[in-house]
Amino acid sequence: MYALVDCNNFYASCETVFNPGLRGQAVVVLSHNDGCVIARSAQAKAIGITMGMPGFQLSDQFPAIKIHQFSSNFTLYGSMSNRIHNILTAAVPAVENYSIDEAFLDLTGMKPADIKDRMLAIQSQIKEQVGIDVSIGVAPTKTLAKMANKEAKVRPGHMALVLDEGSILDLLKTTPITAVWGIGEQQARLCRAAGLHLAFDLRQAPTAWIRKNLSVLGARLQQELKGIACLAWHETPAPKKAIAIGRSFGSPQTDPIVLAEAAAAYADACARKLREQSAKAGSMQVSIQTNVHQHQAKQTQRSLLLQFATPQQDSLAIAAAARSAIARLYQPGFAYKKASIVLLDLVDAQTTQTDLFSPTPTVKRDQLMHAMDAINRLWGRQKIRPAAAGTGKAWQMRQQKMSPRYTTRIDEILVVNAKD
DNA sequence: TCTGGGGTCCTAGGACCC
DNA sequence: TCTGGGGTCCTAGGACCC
Repeated sequence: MYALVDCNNFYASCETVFNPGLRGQAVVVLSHNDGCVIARSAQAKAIGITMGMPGFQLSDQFPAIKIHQFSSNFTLYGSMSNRIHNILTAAVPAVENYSIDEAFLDLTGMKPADIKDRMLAIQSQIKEQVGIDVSIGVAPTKTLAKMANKEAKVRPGHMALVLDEGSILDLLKTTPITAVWGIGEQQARLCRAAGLHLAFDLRQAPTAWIRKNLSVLGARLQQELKGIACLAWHETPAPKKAIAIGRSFGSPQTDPIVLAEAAAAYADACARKLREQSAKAGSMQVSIQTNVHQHQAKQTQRSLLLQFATPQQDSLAIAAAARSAIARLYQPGFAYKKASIVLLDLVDAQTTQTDLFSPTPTVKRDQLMHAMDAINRLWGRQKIRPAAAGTGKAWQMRQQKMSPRYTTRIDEILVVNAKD
């Protein structure tokens, strides 16, 4: 059996933990740049705020209701996620962190009769020690556990156990095809056109049809719905195959120097992530684009793929390459809204080949990066960074509603005033 | 005025090899 | 009428997930 543990309204709940006055209120968390809604409290959902709704529309659409808005505070959410993960790893033998707010538990060896109590214990321990409500779905495969979890969210105790064939069929017959994990909008449309409307229909569909129309992924999914586990267990996360940073600017930019600085800053941040997982990148893709929502304005989207002579992890070299790419991509006459950097062809830093013809010894550079990372770890990100990233703020994100990093910065810790 | 970001996997088609 | 078989690697594009 597998359990899927999922935090309810995770980002909104994290904000509420440190601000109990928000309980029962409409709370939303906005995307980077305070753009659109990416998390909602139960009350926010109830009044009709949808995922992806632009933040600036909230006050127009709900004039009568106080909506508490927060910029996304990933430092806080990541730290809360770690706390929950620690509780889970202590509670069961095997945990797979699926996302920041979800984890699979492998319940192999646990007696079916014990499952309910063990899951209840996990729920209450997380509530007590971290302050977050979680929903738990248990079933014989990951896909079914995921669907059971969805069911759990709408039940009073936030728990759904789907342990035998009868309850599997009940679940499948009440789950619409769109709610099946792995079936997105496109494939749901295909399925409906073929007369498949429920998860149950997908389970019963001819395998040849599935294989032809939904590829091997669909075939695997069908097995999972039959209770035959075929998804791999990923206890330790696989090393990343790509590292990307793409951000919208706080305001549109026309100056190539500003674009180059943004690209250099993103490149530096990507390189930092690269060194964290001790990898090097063989190539880099740089792209810039205008605002896709401005239909009247002139649009452009261009990108460039650069191959490094040898795999790189050096912030300065990668930032310099990003700048040169911008110089080639930039066209005057456009208002640019976004730049992205993607590092590709990642290899392990220990085993990379050095370039026989490269005149530059890299040892000093490695030491420099090491020192830079150490200083930034101690004194906060961005304390030392490539000058190529500039000092201007023109392109930086709007994040005007950020809560404190309560759990990771001692100077931002929650202050409680007690009266007797 | 203001509309997110970061990933993975699969397929089809072309080029190439023996 | 008939025109081999088996494979790898790369790229672009699509679909999906959170």
